[in-house]
Amino acid sequence: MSVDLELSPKTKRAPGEPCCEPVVYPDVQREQATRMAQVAKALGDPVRLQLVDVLRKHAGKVCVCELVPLFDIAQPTVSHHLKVLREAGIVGSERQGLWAYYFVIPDALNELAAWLG
Amino acid sequence: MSVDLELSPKTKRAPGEPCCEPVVYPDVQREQATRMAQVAKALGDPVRLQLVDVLRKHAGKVCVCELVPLFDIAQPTVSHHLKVLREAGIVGSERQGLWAYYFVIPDALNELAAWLG
DNA sequence: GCTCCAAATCGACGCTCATCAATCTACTTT
DNA sequence: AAAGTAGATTGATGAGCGTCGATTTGGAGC
Repeated sequence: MSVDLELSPKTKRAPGEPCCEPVVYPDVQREQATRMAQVAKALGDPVRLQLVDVLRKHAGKVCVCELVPLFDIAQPTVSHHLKVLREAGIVGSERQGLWAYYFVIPDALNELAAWLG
Repeated sequence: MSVDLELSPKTKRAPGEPCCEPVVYPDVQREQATRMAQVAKALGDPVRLQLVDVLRKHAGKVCVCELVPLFDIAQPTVSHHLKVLREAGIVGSERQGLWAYYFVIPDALNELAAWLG
């Protein structure tokens, strides 16, 4: 009986030993991954993605009253989606009298975009 | 009483009339938005994002047994996340004997990456 | 004052998600 | 054939999500 365990490419190894030596590790650490996943999650709904698309193409602020009729969903639902985007740091809002205006926050998508390559 | 409605920038308008003329429209249509949101949603979890990160950096196939010990979650959970990524078209898998190897599908993230700019 | 309006919030509904322990499947080794 | 192993599947649980109708909030106009 030899002492060297001879971790062969098949299954010969000490019991409880992992089947492979882990040789891969994520370059993106948990904290960064959590941050990017949060942004990705916020974009993970067709309505929110289209909302961001409209706001991005428009560079300036856009009134909510223009956003609501673009979708076949009720006004509170649009409000909810805008809140999700705001809490993810993707958009900002500003009130002027009765109206509320939304806009994309510059560079908010940069980290994710850079990672996607 | 004048007949012209005079849609002023404030609230003077005919009842039932929208507050603003909708002048913005999404460039990204619903179908494309749904497709991209599906990918974004799959990336909207820190574990899945790190899984993709590992697989992307590795260009080749990676054994599941190397992926499991990278996270503090049970093996069935890793399996579940890999399944989600596979169903989103982001990764592919291949079995060789006892082991399963996963790899990123080239160009799977291109559409979303291009949109993010 | 009161009324009207845009937008946000609330409360509830069904559905989906992340997670785990237990089990199952398919393969390898003895 | 029997035992062992990697990975997938199942079933359950608790949390979260998308949606809506109803209500509330805070201005604007009469």
